[in-house]
Amino acid sequence: MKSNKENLYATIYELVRLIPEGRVTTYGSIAKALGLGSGARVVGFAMNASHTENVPAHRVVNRNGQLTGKHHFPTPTAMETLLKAEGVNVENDQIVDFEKHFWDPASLEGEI
DNA sequence: AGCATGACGATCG
DNA sequence: GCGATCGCCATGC
Repeated sequence: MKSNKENLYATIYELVRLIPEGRVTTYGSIAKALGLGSGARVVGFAMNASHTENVPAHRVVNRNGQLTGKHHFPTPTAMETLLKAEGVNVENDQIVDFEKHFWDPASLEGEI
């Protein structure tokens, strides 16, 4: 393992940046992958601060596949637009076939 | 330094 | 099955 709790936000940013195009993940999965367990809120808060970094926060949704953070984007439609542009279909603020597009960050937990 | 909140999640009731 | 509450870590006041 490398830097975990020293730069928690930085780790979150890196992890989110590693999300492949057309894939999405959840706050809780990221939190768990980083060892936060149920600290999903921290991930969400990190996303709020991630606007200063080139972090594809639109690929991160809640565990229901719902675009809960779309309101925090420059425009409420930016999130679904970006997702659709990457091949992820979004309907009613929710990702269609979410589990199909789901990407488990734990797959890279040893690569970070 | 302590209280309140937040783009969530899980469990208890 | 749905509603309410606690937990998690960090930031803001």
